[in-house]
This record gives sequence, structure tokens and C-alpha cells, in this order.
Amino acid sequence: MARTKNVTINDVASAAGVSRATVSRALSGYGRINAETVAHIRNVAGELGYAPNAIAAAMRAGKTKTIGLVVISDFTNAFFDRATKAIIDQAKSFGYQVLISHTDENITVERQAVKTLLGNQVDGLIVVPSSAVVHDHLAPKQVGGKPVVVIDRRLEGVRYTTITTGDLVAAEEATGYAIENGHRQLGFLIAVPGIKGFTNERPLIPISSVQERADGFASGVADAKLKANQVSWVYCEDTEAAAHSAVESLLDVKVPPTIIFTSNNDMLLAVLKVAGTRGLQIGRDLSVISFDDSPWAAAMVPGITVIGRPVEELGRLAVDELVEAIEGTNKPKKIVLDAELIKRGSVANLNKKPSSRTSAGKRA
Amino acid sequence: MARTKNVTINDVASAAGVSRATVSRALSGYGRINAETVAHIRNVAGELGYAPNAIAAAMRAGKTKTIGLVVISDFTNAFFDRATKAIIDQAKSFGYQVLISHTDENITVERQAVKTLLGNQVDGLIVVPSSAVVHDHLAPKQVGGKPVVVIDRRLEGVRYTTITTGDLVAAEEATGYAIENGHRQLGFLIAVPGIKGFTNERPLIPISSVQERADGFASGVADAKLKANQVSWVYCEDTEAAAHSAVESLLDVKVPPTIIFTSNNDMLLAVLKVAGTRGLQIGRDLSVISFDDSPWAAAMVPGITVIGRPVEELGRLAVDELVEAIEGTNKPKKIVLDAELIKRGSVANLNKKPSSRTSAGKRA
DNA sequence: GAGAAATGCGAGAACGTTCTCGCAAATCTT
DNA sequence: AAGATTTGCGAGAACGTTCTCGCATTTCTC
Repeated sequence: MARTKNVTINDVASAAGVSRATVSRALSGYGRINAETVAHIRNVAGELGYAPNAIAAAMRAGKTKTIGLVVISDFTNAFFDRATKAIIDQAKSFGYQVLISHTDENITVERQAVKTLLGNQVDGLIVVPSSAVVHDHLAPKQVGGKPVVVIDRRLEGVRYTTITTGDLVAAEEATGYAIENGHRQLGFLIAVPGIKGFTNERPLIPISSVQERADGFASGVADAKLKANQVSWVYCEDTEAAAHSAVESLLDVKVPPTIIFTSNNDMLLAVLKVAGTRGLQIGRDLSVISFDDSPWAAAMVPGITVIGRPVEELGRLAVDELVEAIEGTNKPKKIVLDAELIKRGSVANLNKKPSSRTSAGKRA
Repeated sequence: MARTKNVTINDVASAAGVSRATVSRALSGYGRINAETVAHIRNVAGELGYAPNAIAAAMRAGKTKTIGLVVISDFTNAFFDRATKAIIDQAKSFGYQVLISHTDENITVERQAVKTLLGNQVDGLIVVPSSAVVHDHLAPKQVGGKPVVVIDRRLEGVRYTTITTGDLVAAEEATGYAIENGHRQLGFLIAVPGIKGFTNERPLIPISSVQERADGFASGVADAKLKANQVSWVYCEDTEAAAHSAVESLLDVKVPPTIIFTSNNDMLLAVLKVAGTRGLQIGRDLSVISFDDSPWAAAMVPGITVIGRPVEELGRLAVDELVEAIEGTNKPKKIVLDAELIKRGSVANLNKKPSSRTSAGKRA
């Protein structure tokens, strides 16, 4: 209750019988100072329980040793939890703190988040932007010329260091893998923030990574020379309810897909739930490939075949680049990390076993 | 590169032709000031793109509007991701920022984390403590008399507000539910940080919530008057490798359990993996009940029966209590939220179907 | 042993804000 | 119309740190 007054450098100074400047020299290790004085001051400081006030130091230095992290946060947090932890830990290794804001894919919230973080004088920003096109709040003048690292998604017409994953190639590869395994009816379930419900009409996708995934799937389809009626696309709001309906719409057709590709884990879970309800066994009656690996995707039976992205590495690299930009001057660069198809049991091999039920919908 | 000098309140003052004090009055809305002057200053501030420096304000006020969050972070983050998001969002609604540190259940790391957060002058702390017994670094003098809210676990001999869940009762209920369903061979897999590998010898459990879970299971076993040879206990390090071995040791006995209770999701995933490898189908050949719900536990087929805890509510309450303690003076209290058994398909009903394989191990 | 160089330390300013105090001008009172 | 009150604003201090500058004192140099 009685908030004990913090012991300051002045208290240490008077207790040690020296000046404030000398205490600062002793504790921060700069300038000319007698070794015995240092030892003495260290002792006194220890006894008093002195802890430096980082806020005051930040004020004086003009640097807070804090970075701002602006992330979206989808409902299973497949990216958020891994990336955030990696970023916090890596930042700590450089002596930096992390201030986090969620945007929930909302550009207004993102604007406000950036403003607040800058008001808190973060030394730099790591951003997962909500939109590839509207990002005026990230312009150099808006962020006070502070370094910004963009992750997970690219931003059009911006010079910042950007770290993404090669989702296009991976999606292409995944599509090819399905076709090798005999799949000829493919369903694609793409989560697109900002739309309502779900639709078959291709909407504007304001997020480069999702765009890349869709493009990669499309490219794989083109390579295989599939006909239009062999492929179904559904674009879906990133909510559980919308995803559920979207999956049902995918399956409720005359010739339903034997495999569904999902652009994120929220969509994957919706597929699993609907499949469960309909008694469709994953990896036998219905196949699935999703983006982003997770412990549970690996532990399921069968394991879910996923396009794994090096999320932790991405987070660590983002911090490395940002800190380098804060403390030195490094050039902005575009880094693309490889995504990798992790083959587990969720993709049936339709070549080997001409199953009695080739089409998933029949059992519905 | 050329870090543009931030526009300060002095710049606004000279541009508006008034004093620093007047600008502060105009923007912060206090004291006596002419309405026209306010409008004028607001305009000028807007044109200059003035944004207040929260660090300087914090320094002057002695309050940072920032709270420190110290969490452990197990490898699936079942608690971390949900609680953290709830805490950040709730804090934002009060105008607070959140500074996060992970301890990885390491008391030394925790000590350092608390120190760093206090150095950053957080106004209060929300802590998931690593140990129920060693917590001298959280003593009132150590935290400068700042408010602390302890969540998820209780701390012995400490006056802080503590928010936990009723895991004992829930574990008891879960055990009873298994017995109702005809299970007579029960396995318990308890994750205990700090131990090496796994053991059947009951170790010291330094975490109240885990202790409660174990006690609740034990109480349920006692109620059912099961004999010692009907119950197996395994205490396990919270790593994937140890969990894997622990599960195998549980199953590799003459009369293996028909159901395994796991104290967290890391252990659950290990059970699922081993069961998958051995061809044991969850909910038929082997049953399982775990702690903490998640979207994937619900989406799996069969759905995993779990003891769901109101994690988001817990996080929000923690912020409410902390902010109240920071801004007013409320008494420390002990809050216990109800945990709830969420019944899905992962527990076989052994009464109905006298299956040809009552014991899971046979198929191994 | 006298000048030169090096060493150790203190005084004081600066970072950007908030807020108390006091003073002048404007408005009110009777 | 003269005193009393209110209104609006500026001066300046304070928060705790870092760091430049300069001044003694000590140690070195030939």
C-alpha cells in the first residue's frame, strides 16, 4: 500500500559520499574512475537495493531499448504464439523489451496501435500489416524515421526490410503432391479478412501471403492442366461460423473435392470439424493440406500434412534486422525464407487403393 | 535514416505563440484556459503532427501506464496464447501497455524478468510464478510496493490478489466421469517442471495448480475405492521426449490403463502421438482427458474431453484487479474460477460395449 | 624539482512533460 | 467607481538519468 519511494542514484551518491556523476560512472562503466571507488559504490548500491530507472535513462538517451510489435491475431493464433515468443526472446538477448499490440486485422486499430507504440517511444517496429495497400501510417515521417521491419506479408511501395516465406512455391508444390497422389477434384479454402461470410467469387486479397498461397495453388492447378470443374475455390471470412459454412458448401456439390487445401489453421479446423460430423475420415475419405505447422497437427491421427513455415526463424531474423537498423545503419532488404511441405498422413494416395468411396460427399 | 527530430510540446508552444504550460493545459484538459486558445493549440498541434512523449510524461508522473506480465511458456502454449491476448486487450481498454517476459519455468530467469520489468517502471505485475515456495523476489520491498496479481497458481504466504481455477474439484469430477464410464485401470500423467525425464515416485510439485490436479485425481480414485494396482502415476518433465517415454512406460505393463489423464496439453499430445504409433484409437482403444481446452482439441475426431478453464476471463480479471490496485486501493483477494469438464468423444464408454479389446496394451 | 601529462571527481545541463504558483487583466459586486 | 473576485496565462521546478566540461590533485618526464 505504502508505495516505497524508489532509491535513486542520488541516494546512492550521498550514501557513498560521492557525486551523482561518479555513481553513474561507477555503475555504467565509462569515463575515468578509480577502481576502489567503483567497488565501494557497487557495494553501497547493492546494500540500498538500487535499481536504475530505465525510464529516466531512456528519456535522457532518447532510446528506450524497447521495440513495438504489431501483430494480427487470428483465432487459433498459429502464427502469433510462435512468432511472438521468438521475437520476445530474441529481443531479450539484445537487451530489448517488447511492447505488443493486436490489430485483429483492423486497419483502424493498427493505426492507433502504431501511434501508441510511437508515443511510448519504441526504438523500432516489427509489423504484420493488415493491408498490403493502405499503410500510410507506416510512412517514414509518420513513424518519426524509426526503423520498421515488416514480417509475414509484403507491403507495396515501401522500402522497409521485409521478411516473408516462399508460400507461392510451397503452395504449388503442395498442389503437385496432391495430384501425384491421384487427386483430381481439388477444393481450396482461402481465408480473406474483411469479407463477410464466404463466396466463390474471387475477392480482393489485401494480404500478400494469402495472395501468394492462392496464386501458388492456382499455378499448381494450371501445371496439372485440370479443368475448371475439377477445382473449387471458396474465399472465407476468418471466423469459425463462416468457415464451417464454407466447408459445407465445398462438400455439398455433385462431385465434391477429394482434397481440401486451407490457407490457415482456422480453416483447417473447420474442415476437421465438418469432416468429423459427416463421418469422413481424414486421410481416407477426405484429404487435407494446410498452412503452418503446429504440435497438434503433428500429433493428430493421421498427422496433418502441412506447409511448414520457419516462424521462429522469421521472428528472430526480424529482431536481428531491426536491432541492427536501430543501432547501426543497415540497408533495407527483402528476405524470403523457404516454406516446406511436411508430409504426414492426411493426404490419401488414390493411386494405390481404388477405394469404394472416391468422392467424399457420398457419405454426407 | 535521418531520424527526424520529434516535435515536442515546446515546438507547439512557439508555433502557437503561447507557453509550454498553456499547450499542456490545452491538450491535457485541466486548469483554467480559454476555449479559443484550446482550439487554436489543437490545430497547431495537429498541423505539426505533435504526439506526446509518453516516456517524459511517465517520468514526470511516476507512472508509466504499463503493466508487466511474467509468464511461463510451455511448448504448446495452451495457456500463454489465450491468457496473454486477453490480458493485452483488457489492459488496452484501460489505457495500459503490457511488457511481457517468459520464464520457461526457470526461477532465475523469473527473478531477472521481474527486475527488468521493475527497472522499466511498470505500474504493477501480473505473474504466473514458477514456484509456489521460492518467491522472495516478489516480496513487497523487492517490487517497490507495487501491486502484484498472481494468476494460475497460488503462492504460499503472500498477500497478493490471486486468481486461480478450481482444478481440484474438476480433476475429481473427471476421474468420477471415467469411472462412471466403466474405466477401472487409470493412468495419470503429470507434468512437473524441474524434474528430469519421468518417474513413478511422487516428486515435490512446486506448482499449486498441478498439485491440485494431482490431488483431485487422487481424491477421485479414493472415492471410487480403487486398488493400488488399478492406478498408475507418472510424473514427467515437460518436454516432448520425456513425455513420449513416459506414455510408453504407462502402456507397457501387464494391465495397461484404459484411460490416461494428462495434466496439460503437452502431455496430451504425447499420448495422442504414442497412441497413433501403436494403432490405438482414441475414444475406443484408449481414452484420454486433459486439462485446458483449445480449438484443436474440439476439432479432433473424436473431440478430446477436457477440463476447460476460463482462461480469458482469468486474464481479464487479473487486469481488472491490477488496475484497480494501481489506481485506487483495493484489498488483496483470492479468486477461484470454476473449471468445467467438457465431454467430447475421447472417453470410451466401457459399460455399453464389452469390446473385444479391453486393454489397450494388447495391440502394442 | 619544475613543468607536463594523466587521473579522479563534482557541477550542471539536458531530455519532455506536468503542475503549482503567482501575476496581470478582465469581470463582477454594491 | 473602487474594491473583490475570477479568468487566463507564463515562469520555473521537478522527475532520474547521462555525460560534457573543467578543476584539483596526483603521477610522470628529463
